[in-house]
Amino acid sequence: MISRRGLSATSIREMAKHAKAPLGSTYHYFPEGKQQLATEAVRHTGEWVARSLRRELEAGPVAGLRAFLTLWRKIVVDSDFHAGCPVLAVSIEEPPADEIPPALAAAAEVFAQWETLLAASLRDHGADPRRADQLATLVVAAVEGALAMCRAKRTTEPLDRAAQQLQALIADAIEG
Amino acid sequence: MISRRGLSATSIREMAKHAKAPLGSTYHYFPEGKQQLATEAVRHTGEWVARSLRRELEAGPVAGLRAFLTLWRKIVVDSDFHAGCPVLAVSIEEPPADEIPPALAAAAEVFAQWETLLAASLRDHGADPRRADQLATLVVAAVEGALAMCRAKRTTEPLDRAAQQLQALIADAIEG
DNA sequence: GGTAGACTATGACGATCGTTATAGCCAGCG
DNA sequence: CGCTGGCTATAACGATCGTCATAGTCTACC
Repeated sequence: MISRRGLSATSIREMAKHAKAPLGSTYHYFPEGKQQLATEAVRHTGEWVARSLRRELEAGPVAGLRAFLTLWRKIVVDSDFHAGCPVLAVSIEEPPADEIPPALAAAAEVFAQWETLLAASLRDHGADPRRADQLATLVVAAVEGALAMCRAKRTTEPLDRAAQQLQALIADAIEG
Repeated sequence: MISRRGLSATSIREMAKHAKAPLGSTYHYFPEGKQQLATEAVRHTGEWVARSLRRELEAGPVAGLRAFLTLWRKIVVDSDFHAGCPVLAVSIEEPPADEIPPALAAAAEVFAQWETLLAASLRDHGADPRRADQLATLVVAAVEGALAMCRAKRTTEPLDRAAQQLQALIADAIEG
Protein backbone atom coordinates (compact mmCIF):
# COMPACT_ATOMS: atom_id res chain seq x y z
CA MET A 1 0.00 0.00 0.00
CA ILE A 2 2.90 2.34 0.71
CA SER A 3 4.21 1.62 -2.77
CA ARG A 4 0.90 2.78 -4.20
CA ARG A 5 -0.22 5.72 -2.11
CA GLY A 6 2.93 6.80 -0.35
CA LEU A 7 3.47 6.69 3.37
CA SER A 8 1.43 9.65 4.55
CA ALA A 9 -1.54 8.74 2.39
CA THR A 10 -1.62 5.19 3.72
CA SER A 11 -3.88 5.04 6.75
CA ILE A 12 -3.59 2.42 9.42
CA ARG A 13 -7.32 1.89 9.27
CA GLU A 14 -7.26 1.02 5.60
CA MET A 15 -4.22 -1.15 6.07
CA ALA A 16 -5.85 -3.14 8.84
CA LYS A 17 -8.98 -3.57 6.77
CA HIS A 18 -6.98 -4.71 3.77
CA ALA A 19 -5.20 -7.25 5.97
CA LYS A 20 -8.54 -8.32 7.44
CA ALA A 21 -7.06 -7.61 10.84
CA PRO A 22 -8.74 -5.60 13.58
CA LEU A 23 -7.53 -2.06 14.03
CA GLY A 24 -6.92 -2.59 17.71
CA SER A 25 -4.50 -5.40 16.98
CA THR A 26 -2.28 -3.11 14.95
CA TYR A 27 -1.10 -1.29 18.03
CA HIS A 28 -0.76 -4.54 19.90
CA TYR A 29 1.72 -6.00 17.41
CA PHE A 30 3.28 -2.69 16.36
CA PRO A 31 3.32 -0.64 19.56
CA GLU A 32 5.33 2.16 18.00
CA GLY A 33 2.62 2.85 15.50
CA LYS A 34 2.96 4.01 11.96
CA GLN A 35 6.69 4.60 12.03
CA GLN A 36 7.29 1.00 12.97
CA LEU A 37 4.94 -0.21 10.26
CA ALA A 38 6.80 1.84 7.67
CA THR A 39 10.20 0.72 8.90
CA GLU A 40 9.30 -2.93 8.81
CA ALA A 41 7.67 -2.58 5.40
CA VAL A 42 10.82 -1.00 4.00
CA ARG A 43 13.06 -3.61 5.54
CA HIS A 44 10.83 -6.42 4.35
CA THR A 45 10.85 -5.16 0.78
CA GLY A 46 14.58 -4.57 0.99
CA GLU A 47 15.26 -8.12 2.08
CA TRP A 48 12.90 -9.58 -0.47
CA VAL A 49 14.60 -7.78 -3.36
CA ALA A 50 18.05 -8.48 -1.96
CA ARG A 51 17.32 -12.19 -1.81
CA SER A 52 16.24 -12.24 -5.42
CA LEU A 53 19.29 -10.18 -6.33
CA ARG A 54 21.70 -12.47 -4.53
CA ARG A 55 20.25 -15.53 -6.16
CA GLU A 56 20.35 -14.16 -9.68
CA LEU A 57 23.74 -12.51 -9.33
CA GLU A 58 25.29 -15.95 -9.03
CA ALA A 59 24.86 -16.18 -12.77
CA GLY A 60 26.70 -12.89 -13.21
CA PRO A 61 25.92 -9.16 -13.20
CA VAL A 62 24.02 -9.25 -16.46
CA ALA A 63 21.60 -11.85 -15.14
CA GLY A 64 21.32 -9.98 -11.85
CA LEU A 65 20.47 -6.74 -13.59
CA ARG A 66 17.91 -8.49 -15.75
CA ALA A 67 16.26 -9.99 -12.69
CA PHE A 68 16.22 -6.60 -10.95
CA LEU A 69 14.59 -4.99 -13.96
CA THR A 70 12.08 -7.79 -14.46
CA LEU A 71 11.05 -7.74 -10.83
CA TRP A 72 10.15 -4.06 -10.84
CA ARG A 73 8.64 -4.19 -14.28
CA LYS A 74 6.28 -6.89 -13.11
CA ILE A 75 5.17 -4.82 -10.13
CA VAL A 76 4.37 -1.83 -12.28
CA VAL A 77 2.56 -3.82 -14.94
CA ASP A 78 0.64 -6.10 -12.59
CA SER A 79 -0.66 -3.12 -10.66
CA ASP A 80 -1.70 -1.37 -13.88
CA PHE A 81 0.84 1.39 -13.17
CA HIS A 82 -0.50 2.02 -9.69
CA ALA A 83 2.37 0.62 -7.63
CA GLY A 84 6.05 1.47 -7.49
CA CYS A 85 8.86 1.06 -5.01
CA PRO A 86 7.93 1.55 -1.36
CA VAL A 87 11.52 2.37 -0.47
CA LEU A 88 11.47 5.33 -2.81
CA ALA A 89 8.08 6.36 -1.47
CA VAL A 90 9.42 6.50 2.07
CA SER A 91 12.58 8.28 0.93
CA ILE A 92 10.74 11.30 -0.38
CA GLU A 93 8.64 11.93 2.72
CA GLU A 94 9.86 14.99 4.54
CA PRO A 95 11.33 14.14 7.93
CA PRO A 96 11.02 16.48 10.91
CA ALA A 97 13.75 19.07 10.91
CA ASP A 98 15.67 17.80 13.88
CA GLU A 99 15.68 14.02 13.75
CA ILE A 100 15.83 11.14 11.29
CA PRO A 101 12.86 8.79 11.47
CA PRO A 102 13.80 5.10 11.54
CA ALA A 103 11.89 4.39 8.34
CA LEU A 104 14.06 6.84 6.43
CA ALA A 105 17.22 5.35 7.87
CA ALA A 106 15.97 1.92 6.85
CA ALA A 107 15.41 3.16 3.31
CA ALA A 108 18.98 4.40 3.14
CA GLU A 109 20.25 1.04 4.31
CA VAL A 110 18.17 -0.82 1.75
CA PHE A 111 19.50 1.29 -1.10
CA ALA A 112 23.03 0.78 0.15
CA GLN A 113 22.51 -2.96 0.35
CA TRP A 114 21.27 -3.22 -3.22
CA GLU A 115 24.18 -1.12 -4.44
CA THR A 116 26.68 -3.22 -2.51
CA LEU A 117 25.36 -6.45 -3.98
CA LEU A 118 25.57 -5.14 -7.52
CA ALA A 119 28.96 -3.54 -7.08
CA ALA A 120 30.47 -6.64 -5.54
CA SER A 121 29.29 -8.78 -8.41
CA LEU A 122 30.66 -6.31 -10.93
CA ARG A 123 34.05 -6.33 -9.24
CA ASP A 124 34.06 -10.10 -9.09
CA HIS A 125 33.65 -10.19 -12.82
CA GLY A 126 36.54 -7.93 -13.56
CA ALA A 127 35.08 -4.45 -13.49
CA ASP A 128 37.18 -1.58 -12.22
CA PRO A 129 36.24 -1.10 -8.55
CA ARG A 130 35.53 2.60 -8.80
CA ARG A 131 33.45 2.13 -11.89
CA ALA A 132 31.64 -0.76 -10.24
CA ASP A 133 30.48 1.46 -7.40
CA GLN A 134 29.29 4.18 -9.74
CA LEU A 135 27.52 1.72 -11.99
CA ALA A 136 25.73 0.06 -9.10
CA THR A 137 24.44 3.41 -7.91
CA LEU A 138 23.43 4.34 -11.44
CA VAL A 139 21.47 1.14 -11.84
CA VAL A 140 19.48 1.57 -8.66
CA ALA A 141 18.87 5.26 -9.29
CA ALA A 142 17.83 4.75 -12.89
CA VAL A 143 15.43 1.95 -12.08
CA GLU A 144 13.83 3.89 -9.24
CA GLY A 145 13.44 6.96 -11.39
CA ALA A 146 12.20 5.01 -14.38
CA LEU A 147 9.54 3.37 -12.23
CA ALA A 148 8.10 6.74 -11.36
CA MET A 149 8.21 7.84 -14.99
CA CYS A 150 6.39 4.68 -16.03
CA ARG A 151 3.60 5.45 -13.59
CA ALA A 152 3.22 9.00 -14.87
CA LYS A 153 3.20 7.97 -18.52
CA ARG A 154 1.32 4.73 -18.02
CA THR A 155 3.88 2.96 -20.21
CA THR A 156 6.82 0.69 -19.54
CA GLU A 157 8.86 2.56 -22.09
CA PRO A 158 11.01 4.55 -19.64
CA LEU A 159 12.03 1.39 -17.83
CA ASP A 160 12.65 -0.51 -21.06
CA ARG A 161 14.73 2.28 -22.54
CA ALA A 162 16.82 2.69 -19.43
CA ALA A 163 17.19 -1.08 -19.27
CA GLN A 164 18.77 -1.26 -22.70
CA GLN A 165 21.40 1.31 -21.85
CA LEU A 166 22.10 -0.23 -18.47
CA GLN A 167 22.55 -3.69 -19.95
CA ALA A 168 24.99 -2.38 -22.51
CA LEU A 169 26.88 -0.52 -19.80
CA ILE A 170 27.19 -3.56 -17.56
CA ALA A 171 28.26 -5.79 -20.39
CA ASP A 172 30.92 -3.28 -21.35
CA ALA A 173 32.19 -2.87 -17.80
CA ILE A 174 32.85 -6.54 -17.10
CA GLU A 175 34.87 -7.13 -20.21
CA GLY A 176 36.87 -3.90 -20.25
CA MET B 1 6.19 22.28 -0.68
CA ILE B 2 5.08 19.37 -2.86
CA SER B 3 8.74 18.61 -3.50
CA ARG B 4 9.27 18.29 0.23
CA ARG B 5 6.19 16.62 1.63
CA GLY B 6 4.57 15.08 -1.41
CA LEU B 7 1.19 16.04 -2.76
CA SER B 8 -1.17 14.39 -0.30
CA ALA B 9 0.80 15.60 2.71
CA THR B 10 0.74 19.19 1.49
CA SER B 11 -2.30 20.95 2.88
CA ILE B 12 -3.85 23.95 1.26
CA ARG B 13 -4.00 25.66 4.64
CA GLU B 14 -0.26 25.36 5.16
CA MET B 15 0.40 26.42 1.61
CA ALA B 16 -1.70 29.54 1.95
CA LYS B 17 -0.01 30.39 5.22
CA HIS B 18 3.43 29.88 3.70
CA ALA B 19 2.46 32.17 0.84
CA LYS B 20 1.06 34.70 3.34
CA ALA B 21 -2.18 34.51 1.40
CA PRO B 22 -5.62 34.05 2.90
CA LEU B 23 -7.09 30.58 2.67
CA GLY B 24 -10.28 31.90 1.10
CA SER B 25 -8.31 33.39 -1.78
CA THR B 26 -6.94 30.02 -2.77
CA TYR B 27 -10.29 28.88 -4.07
CA HIS B 28 -10.85 32.23 -5.73
CA TYR B 29 -7.72 31.97 -7.87
CA PHE B 30 -7.70 28.17 -8.16
CA PRO B 31 -11.37 27.25 -8.35
CA GLU B 32 -10.66 23.61 -9.08
CA GLY B 33 -8.90 23.18 -5.77
CA LYS B 34 -5.95 21.02 -4.98
CA GLN B 35 -5.76 19.25 -8.32
CA GLN B 36 -5.34 22.55 -10.09
CA LEU B 37 -2.68 23.66 -7.61
CA ALA B 38 -0.74 20.46 -8.20
CA THR B 39 -1.10 20.67 -11.96
CA GLU B 40 0.14 24.22 -12.12
CA ALA B 41 2.99 23.48 -9.73
CA VAL B 42 4.13 20.61 -11.92
CA ARG B 43 3.83 22.64 -15.09
CA HIS B 44 5.63 25.58 -13.52
CA THR B 45 8.55 23.45 -12.39
CA GLY B 46 8.61 21.71 -15.75
CA GLU B 47 8.86 24.98 -17.63
CA TRP B 48 11.45 26.36 -15.25
CA VAL B 49 13.74 23.36 -15.70
CA ALA B 50 13.10 23.21 -19.43
CA ARG B 51 14.12 26.85 -19.82
CA SER B 52 17.39 26.23 -18.02
CA LEU B 53 17.91 23.10 -20.07
CA ARG B 54 17.29 24.84 -23.38
CA ARG B 55 19.67 27.62 -22.50
CA GLU B 56 22.53 25.37 -21.43
CA LEU B 57 22.04 22.85 -24.21
CA GLU B 58 23.11 25.50 -26.69
CA ALA B 59 26.64 24.78 -25.50
CA GLY B 60 26.14 21.09 -26.19
CA PRO B 61 24.78 18.02 -24.44
CA VAL B 62 27.63 17.83 -21.94
CA ALA B 63 26.97 21.34 -20.72
CA GLY B 64 23.25 20.68 -20.68
CA LEU B 65 23.67 17.58 -18.58
CA ARG B 66 25.95 19.39 -16.20
CA ALA B 67 23.39 22.16 -15.76
CA PHE B 68 20.62 19.63 -15.16
CA LEU B 69 22.69 17.88 -12.52
CA THR B 70 23.79 21.10 -10.85
CA LEU B 71 20.28 22.44 -10.70
CA TRP B 72 18.92 19.44 -8.81
CA ARG B 73 21.99 19.09 -6.67
CA LYS B 74 21.51 22.64 -5.50
CA ILE B 75 17.89 22.01 -4.55
CA VAL B 76 18.79 18.98 -2.46
CA VAL B 77 21.72 20.64 -0.74
CA ASP B 78 20.06 24.00 -0.14
CA SER B 79 17.09 22.29 1.49
CA ASP B 80 19.38 20.18 3.66
CA PHE B 81 18.08 17.04 1.92
CA HIS B 82 14.47 17.90 2.58
CA ALA B 83 13.37 18.76 -0.96
CA GLY B 84 13.43 16.81 -4.19
CA CYS B 85 11.59 16.92 -7.48
CA PRO B 86 7.89 17.81 -7.31
CA VAL B 87 7.24 16.11 -10.62
CA LEU B 88 8.41 12.81 -9.22
CA ALA B 89 6.40 13.40 -6.06
CA VAL B 90 3.22 13.82 -8.08
CA SER B 91 4.06 10.83 -10.26
CA ILE B 92 4.01 8.37 -7.41
CA GLU B 93 0.66 9.39 -5.97
CA GLU B 94 -1.93 6.76 -6.66
CA PRO B 95 -4.62 7.98 -9.02
CA PRO B 96 -8.23 6.81 -8.76
CA ALA B 97 -8.78 3.57 -10.60
CA ASP B 98 -10.89 4.93 -13.43
CA GLU B 99 -9.47 8.27 -14.44
CA ILE B 100 -6.18 10.11 -14.83
CA PRO B 101 -5.91 13.27 -12.75
CA PRO B 102 -4.60 16.27 -14.68
CA ALA B 103 -1.62 16.64 -12.38
CA LEU B 104 -0.40 13.16 -13.29
CA ALA B 105 -0.85 13.85 -16.98
CA ALA B 106 1.12 17.06 -16.55
CA ALA B 107 3.92 15.14 -14.89
CA ALA B 108 4.10 12.75 -17.83
CA GLU B 109 4.31 15.68 -20.22
CA VAL B 110 7.06 17.33 -18.22
CA PHE B 111 9.17 14.19 -18.23
CA ALA B 112 8.61 13.81 -21.95
CA GLN B 113 9.63 17.41 -22.56
CA TRP B 114 12.89 17.04 -20.67
CA GLU B 115 13.68 13.84 -22.52
CA THR B 116 12.89 15.42 -25.86
CA LEU B 117 15.19 18.35 -25.22
CA LEU B 118 18.09 16.12 -24.25
CA ALA B 119 17.54 13.66 -27.07
CA ALA B 120 17.35 16.37 -29.70
CA SER B 121 20.60 17.87 -28.54
CA LEU B 122 22.29 14.49 -28.58
CA ARG B 123 21.12 13.84 -32.11
CA ASP B 124 22.26 17.28 -33.21
CA HIS B 125 25.72 16.43 -32.01
CA GLY B 126 26.01 13.21 -33.89
CA ALA B 127 24.58 10.61 -31.58
CA ASP B 128 22.70 7.68 -33.01
CA PRO B 129 18.99 8.61 -32.85
CA ARG B 130 17.89 5.45 -31.10
CA ARG B 131 20.67 5.71 -28.59
CA ALA B 132 19.89 9.37 -28.07
CA ASP B 133 16.33 8.57 -27.00
CA GLN B 134 17.46 5.87 -24.61
CA LEU B 135 20.17 8.04 -23.14
CA ALA B 136 17.81 10.95 -22.59
CA THR B 137 15.41 8.70 -20.71
CA LEU B 138 18.26 7.23 -18.71
CA VAL B 139 19.49 10.66 -17.69
CA VAL B 140 16.12 11.83 -16.42
CA ALA B 141 15.37 8.54 -14.68
CA ALA B 142 18.80 8.34 -13.05
CA VAL B 143 18.68 11.89 -11.78
CA GLU B 144 15.18 11.51 -10.37
CA GLY B 145 16.09 8.27 -8.65
CA ALA B 146 19.40 9.60 -7.38
CA LEU B 147 17.62 12.58 -5.84
CA ALA B 148 15.49 10.28 -3.74
CA MET B 149 18.51 8.25 -2.72
CA CYS B 150 20.32 11.40 -1.68
CA ARG B 151 17.44 12.33 0.59
CA ALA B 152 17.39 8.92 2.24
CA LYS B 153 21.15 8.82 2.78
CA ARG B 154 21.54 12.53 3.48
CA THR B 155 24.51 12.62 1.11
CA THR B 156 25.00 13.86 -2.43
CA GLU B 157 27.01 10.77 -3.24
CA PRO B 158 24.32 8.94 -5.22
CA LEU B 159 23.82 11.94 -7.47
CA ASP B 160 27.54 12.52 -7.85
CA ARG B 161 28.25 8.90 -8.68
CA ALA B 162 25.46 8.70 -11.22
CA ALA B 163 26.63 12.01 -12.66
CA GLN B 164 30.09 10.66 -13.40
CA GLN B 165 28.75 7.71 -15.33
CA LEU B 166 26.20 9.81 -17.19
CA GLN B 167 28.80 12.34 -18.24
CA ALA B 168 31.05 9.62 -19.57
CA LEU B 169 28.13 8.08 -21.42
CA ILE B 170 27.10 11.34 -23.06
CA ALA B 171 30.64 12.18 -24.06
CA ASP B 172 31.01 8.77 -25.61
CA ALA B 173 27.72 8.95 -27.48
CA ILE B 174 28.39 12.23 -29.29
CA GLU B 175 31.73 11.20 -30.66
CA GLY B 176 30.88 7.63 -31.58
C1' DG C 1 -20.60 60.27 -3.27
C1' DG C 2 -22.51 56.12 -4.36
C1' DT C 3 -22.60 51.79 -6.14
C1' DA C 4 -20.85 47.45 -8.42
C1' DG C 5 -17.71 43.88 -8.29
C1' DA C 6 -13.39 41.90 -7.12
C1' DC C 7 -11.18 40.13 -3.18
C1' DT C 8 -10.75 38.74 1.90
C1' DA C 9 -11.99 37.13 6.44
C1' DT C 10 -14.23 33.83 9.08
C1' DG C 11 -16.23 29.90 10.31
C1' DA C 12 -18.40 25.89 9.43
C1' DC C 13 -19.40 21.12 7.03
C1' DG C 14 -18.45 16.22 7.16
C1' DA C 15 -14.73 13.14 6.81
C1' DT C 16 -10.69 10.96 8.19
C1' DC C 17 -6.38 10.91 10.49
C1' DG C 18 -3.04 8.55 14.44
C1' DT C 19 -3.55 7.07 18.74
C1' DT C 20 -5.42 5.51 23.15
C1' DA C 21 -8.60 3.62 26.65
C1' DT C 22 -11.63 0.37 28.09
C1' DA C 23 -14.57 -3.42 28.21
C1' DG C 24 -15.25 -8.03 26.55
C1' DC C 25 -14.08 -12.59 24.69
C1' DC C 26 -11.83 -16.92 25.03
C1' DA C 27 -8.02 -19.98 25.14
C1' DG C 28 -5.15 -22.65 28.62
C1' DC C 29 -3.80 -23.91 33.18
C1' DG C 30 -4.65 -24.92 38.10
C1' DC D 1 -14.85 -25.02 37.43
C1' DG D 2 -12.52 -20.61 38.04
C1' DC D 3 -9.27 -17.55 36.80
C1' DT D 4 -5.51 -15.35 34.41
C1' DG D 5 -3.72 -13.06 30.50
C1' DG D 6 -3.26 -12.46 25.52
C1' DC D 7 -6.08 -10.69 21.98
C1' DT D 8 -10.14 -8.13 19.96
C1' DA D 9 -13.96 -5.03 19.53
C1' DT D 10 -15.63 -0.50 20.04
C1' DA D 11 -15.74 4.00 20.90
C1' DA D 12 -13.73 8.04 21.64
C1' DC D 13 -9.90 11.81 21.78
C1' DG D 14 -8.27 16.02 19.54
C1' DA D 15 -6.41 17.41 15.26
C1' DT D 16 -6.47 18.31 10.57
C1' DC D 17 -8.08 17.60 6.02
C1' DG D 18 -10.54 19.69 1.34
C1' DT D 19 -14.11 22.43 0.37
C1' DC D 20 -17.71 25.75 0.59
C1' DA D 21 -20.89 29.64 2.06
C1' DT D 22 -21.41 33.97 3.65
C1' DA D 23 -20.62 38.34 5.32
C1' DG D 24 -17.50 42.00 5.16
C1' DT D 25 -13.98 45.21 3.07
C1' DC D 26 -12.07 47.85 -0.32
C1' DT D 27 -11.13 49.70 -4.98
C1' DA D 28 -12.51 51.91 -9.07
C1' DC D 29 -15.46 53.80 -12.03
C1' DC D 30 -19.87 56.55 -13.03
